[in-house]
Amino acid sequence: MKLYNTLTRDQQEFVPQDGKTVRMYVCGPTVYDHLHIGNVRPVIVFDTLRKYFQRFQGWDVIYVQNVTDVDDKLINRSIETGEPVSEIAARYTQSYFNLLTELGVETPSHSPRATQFIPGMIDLIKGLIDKGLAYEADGDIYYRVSGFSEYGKLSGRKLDDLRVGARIAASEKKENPLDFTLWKKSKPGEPKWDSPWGEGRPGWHTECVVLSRHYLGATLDIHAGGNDLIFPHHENEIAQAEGLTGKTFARFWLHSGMLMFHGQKMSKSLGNFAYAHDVIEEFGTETVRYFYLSRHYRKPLDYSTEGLEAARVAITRIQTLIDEVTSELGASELATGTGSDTNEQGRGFLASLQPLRERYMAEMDSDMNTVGAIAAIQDIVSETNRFRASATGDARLALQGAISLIRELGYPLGLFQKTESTSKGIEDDLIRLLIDLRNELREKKEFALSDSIRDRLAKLGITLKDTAQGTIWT
RNA sequence: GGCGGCGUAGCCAAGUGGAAAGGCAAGGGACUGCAAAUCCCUGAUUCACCGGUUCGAAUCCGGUCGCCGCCUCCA
Repeated sequence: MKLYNTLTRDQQEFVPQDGKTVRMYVCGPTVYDHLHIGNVRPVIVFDTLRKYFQRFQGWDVIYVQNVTDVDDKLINRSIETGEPVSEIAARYTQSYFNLLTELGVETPSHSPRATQFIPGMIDLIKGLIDKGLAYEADGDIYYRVSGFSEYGKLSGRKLDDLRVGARIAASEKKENPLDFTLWKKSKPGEPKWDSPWGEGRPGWHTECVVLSRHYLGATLDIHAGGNDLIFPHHENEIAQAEGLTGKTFARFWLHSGMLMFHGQKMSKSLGNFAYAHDVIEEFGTETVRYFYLSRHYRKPLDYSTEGLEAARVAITRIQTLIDEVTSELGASELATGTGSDTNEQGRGFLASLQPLRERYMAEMDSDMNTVGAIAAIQDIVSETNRFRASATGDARLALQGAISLIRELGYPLGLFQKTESTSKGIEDDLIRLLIDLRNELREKKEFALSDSIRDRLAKLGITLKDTAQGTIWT
């Protein structure tokens, strides 16, 4: 499949370096607060990519996502509230894991905390000093940008340009204003660790280099995150990792676009944000995922409740098909059914869906075009509804196969995976009983009473629909 | 100032050299006791604007306008 690589600024054929296991690192959150809904975009987008790799490409994936539990934001919050950094971090780390579950995200293979890898970071810094790529100044350690000739290759920047437009506060300790902090001398009361340079804490994302190398080796297949991390964050990671090892740090750099709010990037500092858990509570996981995946992952996406409502409506059409077929054919068969018991007409219908499955894959293979992939699913839904409107007898068993296909294609997207039936044993039987009674009344044209049954069931959340195949309920 | 991106029907949104996907909304029709669901039909001579290249451009090149991101923590 092809993926757009920020490093080369074009789409390239992607295959894992060993041909079967994708080594993938996605930048995780700093746990000083709950995630806002914009933070969630890369989480969903790259979870989808991972699942597509696993389910449709046949590759294993080692998926690593860090948790940054020591940095300025945490320390500032600690100073504001008086609560220890470790307690704040623990609370929001839990919040983050809860969010992953709510979003239907597959658990990362590893979720290392930065503070678990301080010795490794110290080793990294030592190595950089030995290579002449870092220097000490009054207890701080800085990376010497001028020592890495390829600095700027990811973000397309040149050192000279950066120098001219630099808004970076000049520090008298730095040789060059662009040099960035690898190790920071701790002030009283701040979290600190012993090091050869005195007590301090890690600086500019030495953690990502150390953590990724620990779990994935020197060369990652994919390093991913939001596109606001391209510079300086990811540029600085390359400088550290490649400066030290001389090996390619990541073969593919993938970046998701920003979530916008009324034309501006959603961010905590602007205050134009909504907490992810609140949005999920209001709209549900599938709607949120559909909302994101109905726009190409690299483009900016406007957040709006109207957009989320539209996503909800779009999903409803597909979910209605699934629910109605489930009700007609029975939930138990549907969970595992492939429609193999159908007749020739039904088999012909299922065969006619295969080109759409191929189209779905072609779209996903093209830089994960989930928008086109969803269009393919919508076409399957249309075809299935058309078939459903005319087919009779055993041909209808093929509907099971169509639903299975929709579920299969929905898997990477995190859509249509609910398997639990709306029915529950005796409850199902009682509803069937009411339906039978109501249909007897309808035959006698006692519509006032039959409509009353339908209305009263509706108030209980049970919808009755009279079809050519009989009454179904959802 | 440097680097990068966006502008496609009423709305959302794919497509990036060879007949403008998909969804929503709107109108008409079918089915139905009613309802719900579904099906059929109706949409851009046109892709911000102006030039150019080409047999052919929404797609390539040049320019203009508007909007946004990064260059400071940031998904």
